[in-house]
Amino acid sequence: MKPVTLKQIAEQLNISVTTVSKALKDYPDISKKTKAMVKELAKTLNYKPNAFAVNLRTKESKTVGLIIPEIVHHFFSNVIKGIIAQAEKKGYLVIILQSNESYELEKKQIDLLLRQRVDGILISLANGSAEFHHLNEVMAQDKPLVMFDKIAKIVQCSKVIIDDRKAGYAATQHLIDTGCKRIAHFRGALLPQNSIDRFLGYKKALLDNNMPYDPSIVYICQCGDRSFEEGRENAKQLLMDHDDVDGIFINTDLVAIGAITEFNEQGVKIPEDISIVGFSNWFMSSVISPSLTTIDQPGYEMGKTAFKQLYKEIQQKKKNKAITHKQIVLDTALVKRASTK
Amino acid sequence: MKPVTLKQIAEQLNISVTTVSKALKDYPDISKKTKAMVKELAKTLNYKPNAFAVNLRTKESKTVGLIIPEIVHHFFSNVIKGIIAQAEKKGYLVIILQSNESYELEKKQIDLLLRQRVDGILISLANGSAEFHHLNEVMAQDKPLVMFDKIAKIVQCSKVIIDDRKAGYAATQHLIDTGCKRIAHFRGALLPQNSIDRFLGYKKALLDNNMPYDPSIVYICQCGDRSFEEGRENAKQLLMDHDDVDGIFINTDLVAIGAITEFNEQGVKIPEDISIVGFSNWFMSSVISPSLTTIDQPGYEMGKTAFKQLYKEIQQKKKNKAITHKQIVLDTALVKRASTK
DNA sequence: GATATCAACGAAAACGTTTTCGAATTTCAT
DNA sequence: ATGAAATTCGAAAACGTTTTCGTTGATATC
Repeated sequence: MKPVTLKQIAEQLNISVTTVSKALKDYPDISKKTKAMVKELAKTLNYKPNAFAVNLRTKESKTVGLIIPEIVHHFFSNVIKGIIAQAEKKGYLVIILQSNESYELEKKQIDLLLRQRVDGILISLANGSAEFHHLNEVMAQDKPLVMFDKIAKIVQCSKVIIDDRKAGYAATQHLIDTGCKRIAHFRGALLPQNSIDRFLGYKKALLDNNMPYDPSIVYICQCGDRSFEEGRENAKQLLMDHDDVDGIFINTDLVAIGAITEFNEQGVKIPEDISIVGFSNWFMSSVISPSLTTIDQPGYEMGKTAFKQLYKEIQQKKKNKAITHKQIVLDTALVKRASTK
Repeated sequence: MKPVTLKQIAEQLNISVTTVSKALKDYPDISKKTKAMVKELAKTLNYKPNAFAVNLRTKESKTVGLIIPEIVHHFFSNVIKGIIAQAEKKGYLVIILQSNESYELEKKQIDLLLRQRVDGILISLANGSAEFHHLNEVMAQDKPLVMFDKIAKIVQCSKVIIDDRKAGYAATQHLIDTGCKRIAHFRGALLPQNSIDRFLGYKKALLDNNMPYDPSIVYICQCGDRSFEEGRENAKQLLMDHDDVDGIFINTDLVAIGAITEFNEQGVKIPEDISIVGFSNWFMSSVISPSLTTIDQPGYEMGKTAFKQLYKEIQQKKKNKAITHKQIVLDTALVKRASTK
């Protein structure tokens, strides 16, 4: 019933706990005979080292924490998948927490993970996070921390991101290239860096093409649970207030799909009357009608890369080397579909 | 730099480690004065109990394991969300592993979790799992185990499921009620209980309505990565082989969406020429054109319930009570949309 | 035959808690 | 003053590993 311990194995074989432990770990100062004996009994008794004791002794748990704003989300679930896959390769387990876009929760969860003494932390910030003391606490305990996607520039740690500004520029430029003359933007919430950068990319593309920037056709979405509804509402509002708009760059696919739904219902033709570019390349975007032109954001890759960097830092720390921070920028790609000409 | 310990607090206050520990946990045999003193210093030193030591001592980690076939999946990610939310309420953390529908991986992961000595395990089986020795090992160590969604009837543990047979019946009956005369079925893989049950529900509905059961219009999908493509391929095949079919009950929404896409492209009118009912109610199904009639499967609820049951069993075990297994069946609902008349 | 080398093993400390049990001190009634 | 009872604290064991540093014989070297 009770899990078998080194002690039990030692007693059965009339040797010491030390020898058993060393034998199982192939220490060179144990004879082949003893090793074979120990390993055989360990197998028949189905011995599994007590992780609690190992953790206490070695001060590491081979476990990392992951905090993410939302799990039911095409992009983030791909990130999770990438992280877990890479972690498994390195023998690490992943504890996942969902911040629900709440700064308060995020703070609590960081504390939880520190108490749990995970070997490192991966985080994509909640939209509401404007203060970063909780993250600095992680750094203060010199526990490796890697931020991805939604980052805070000010925090001194490694980051894995895309070039949102460039991508926003490309999306807008595509609308311009396909003949749009008046381009609106449905941007994300005010705080997160990536929605800021996408907006800046949009603005820059306009200016570079000698098109006026008009803040009255920039709409804000919180991009939380209500993304789809926000898309519909903004589309409706846009039709009422600015029916001369012939193109929209939208901060995220789900909002774009809400907008498309609204336009479809109101008989607004896409892309003839209005062109739309989304962001993220959710699977859904390829099957909706019309299919959505969007920016492909490599979620799986991002997760994989983020864990790799975290792992590297964990190793550095184990060797008492200084941790070197890195900022990694992944490529995005414009995926042209039917919602633009 | 190094995390502060009870010992350090004790030394600073010139009291014993015992007293510090008791003070922090509000033991009745410590004076108010001492408690206040200890708690204050603990706070200023930012003391966090070493989870490794606590785990070793208490033999529990307040952590559970979750094995799931696929993370990038609308239904499963909702389940995960439900589990994590409920776990957090009870102060538990969740380690997530993805089996990738592979029996071999699933086995390894169970072993990993047992080595980690999680307090309990939640699992939805891989399609390939036909043998359950790995699960019985969990039971043998009398570690609480709860299966959900894709279960094995033969394993003696608690289960949280929907009545797939009833739901399959309802889906088929709806097609019949809306005038379909020849109804095909795109079923799931052969092994998992839920695809069997959905198929049996389909069959029973036909028989109850005096309609012939024709195995040649039952197509099989593996429902893995290629679900969407499988839907398209099966739809294409169906058009070639059985153009008299006027309704299909499809094992899962993603396959159904593949089929819809194919029908749309070939100019087959839905629901006029052919009606379609899916399964799961992915968000996508409400925005595709035509929107998909489907069975709503309560993922979040299922996750929540599964964790609740696991938690109950963990408590029972802590009190050395016998663990009582339970089978919980959640309700589904037919969501009528535009893909049926 | 004395010394050095080597192979094989074990004793013991340490990791940081929790909890039992007893000791010391104080309070209170008599 | 005496004893009983309550209050407050601490010593020590335990959880199961890992690892350092010895110790013991055996073998090799001169």
